[in-house]
Amino acid sequence: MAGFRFFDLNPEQLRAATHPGGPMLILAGAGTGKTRVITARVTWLIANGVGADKILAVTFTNKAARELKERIGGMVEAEKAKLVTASTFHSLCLKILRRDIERLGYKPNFTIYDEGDQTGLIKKIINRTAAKDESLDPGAAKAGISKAKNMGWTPPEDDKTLLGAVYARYQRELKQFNAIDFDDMLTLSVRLMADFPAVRDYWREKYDHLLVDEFQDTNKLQLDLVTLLCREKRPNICVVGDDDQSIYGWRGAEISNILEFERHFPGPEVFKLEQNYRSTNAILDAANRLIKNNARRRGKKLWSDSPGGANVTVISANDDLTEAEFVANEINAHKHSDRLEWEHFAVLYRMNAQSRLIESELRRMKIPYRLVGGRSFFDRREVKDVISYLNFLVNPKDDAAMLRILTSPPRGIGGVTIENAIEFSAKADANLIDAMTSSAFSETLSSRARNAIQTFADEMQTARIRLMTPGANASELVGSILADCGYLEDLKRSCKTPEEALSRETNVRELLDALADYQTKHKNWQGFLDDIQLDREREKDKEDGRGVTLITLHAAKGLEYPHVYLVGAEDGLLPHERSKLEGTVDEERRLFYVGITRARQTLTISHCLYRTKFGSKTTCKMSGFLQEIQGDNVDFVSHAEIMARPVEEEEALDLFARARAMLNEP
DNA sequence: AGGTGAGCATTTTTT
DNA sequence: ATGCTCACCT
Repeated sequence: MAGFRFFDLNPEQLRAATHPGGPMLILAGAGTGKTRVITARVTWLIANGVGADKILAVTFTNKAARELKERIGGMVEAEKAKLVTASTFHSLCLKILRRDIERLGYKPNFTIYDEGDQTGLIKKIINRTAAKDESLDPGAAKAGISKAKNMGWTPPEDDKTLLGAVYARYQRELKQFNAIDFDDMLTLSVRLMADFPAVRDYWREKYDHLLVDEFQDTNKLQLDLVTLLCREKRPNICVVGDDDQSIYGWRGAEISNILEFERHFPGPEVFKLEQNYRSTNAILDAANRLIKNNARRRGKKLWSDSPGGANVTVISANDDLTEAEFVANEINAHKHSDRLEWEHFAVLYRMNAQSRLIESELRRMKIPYRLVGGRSFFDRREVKDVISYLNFLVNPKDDAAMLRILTSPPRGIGGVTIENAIEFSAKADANLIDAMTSSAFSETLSSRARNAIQTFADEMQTARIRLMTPGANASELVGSILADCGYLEDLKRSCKTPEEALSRETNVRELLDALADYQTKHKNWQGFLDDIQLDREREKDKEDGRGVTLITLHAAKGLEYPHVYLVGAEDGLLPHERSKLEGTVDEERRLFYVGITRARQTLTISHCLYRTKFGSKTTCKMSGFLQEIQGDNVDFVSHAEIMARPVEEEEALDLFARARAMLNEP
């Protein structure tokens, strides 16, 4: 047990970390040292003779997987630590699929459709499938299909409903394009393991101990997958999670997976981590009072050794602008009076739209901030274009990618031609590129269109051959392809300002650099596309950027900040109007709970009397949740009262800072 | 083939 | 308010 200090753990943590095996459930409240226990458990297992390569830890995010690996690396010898598998559900599935997907009739060079590709495909299918008097919202269809997949429903044979018909056709076309969507990663992995004992046994025998993090967020398929990975009657499965932090029900997460864990894995040992190492008791009290209003929960009460700390403050501001001003002022004053760093502050909100006003106030006061969750880079048109070029070159069946690049740059192939080609390909049951270049289709075209198509097809085929040559420098090659086909020129031309052109060019450059980087590290480049779809590449540059954090409540889960401002605690926003309609107010309460428990030292919650929604001013009621957190260590004050507070020493500094900030204004 | 303007909807988003 | 889609125009 060299190098492992058990005295870091409290008794319950220690009990969990050193439990010999069998099913176990670790209920880990917010800030109770969950990762530490997982790390300790892995270390303990290895110290007690379990092969490091026999341990599989599954997480939801790449960040969590990376952190886990790092922390295990800090506890175990390097060679052993490397052998532990810590991976996300989706990257595990990708490994399963890349190995055996041919058994399901896909080729192993399949591409992964992102949300945009999915919506695009669904839209086209609806257009082609719906009768004149029918209509279906593509977003709703996508959600419906996703739900169906996650419930384990296969497309219906008889196309009774439009949605059913669209689902069936969507799935058929995906396969034809040799593409899978995010849900397929799970459905297909589960199907592979369920239908092919050889595949199942391969993965079963690979691991002796399974750890699943954030178990409250698993959906049906993820539970199925985990179950399939278990071989014994009393499997060594250790799940960690917190039912009170289940906030992804709308995405298919089944809170029952954790609430009814005993049903899925009988006779587990249950551990409850309730000692919190993060927040003051004032904050924990508020959180406990709130969450006990939820009926369906396993029941937990967070407590802390540390002193009570400052009271939680609830502010009522007149309107959303005042609220933003208040938060910016308060952060500024607090930072200067207590000599804090901007990084110590975070502003949490329900909807991304709420960040706007806060941002502009922070900008006005010259306070640096970082906005979390903006998926800007990979959503840029030019970045998607280049990725589509890569995807199409790797997988010529990828119709979505082809459609994207077919018109950028313009190649003299018009909308009518493309529509006809799509129709033709559907009838001929062939891929778009094959359909378009087939002689049967060519005959219907003008010679100009025919030549344009042929040129495109030849160009791409040449590029493909060059790219697939072993040892090819992918980044350089793609760069020259983009230049040769006129893409770069067209990109520049389509920009309104020189700055825009420069920024788009830089983005392309950055992507190509990332590709080159990947190739040097991995000696191949095909995996680059997987990484991009799995977000791994995206996250790399997320860490940088200093300043006050602006983040949604959802995205804030798992993070912590010394000083938290939770804005917009109003009825209709938190709980969100839609959740009241859908009867998921409990989940909103958990969301609020997650927000509260992010704070280490101070928590300030605000709500407005008026808020501008969709362009017009509306009256706002305070969130019902605010009544629930009431107690001696929660102060309710109006914004006006704060402004009229007697000037004490601390406040004097506040005023000074405020005055200085005002002088800084332009 | 691409640009423009009216009309429309508007949560959260680990992969 | 704002961004996005679709239809219509040049």
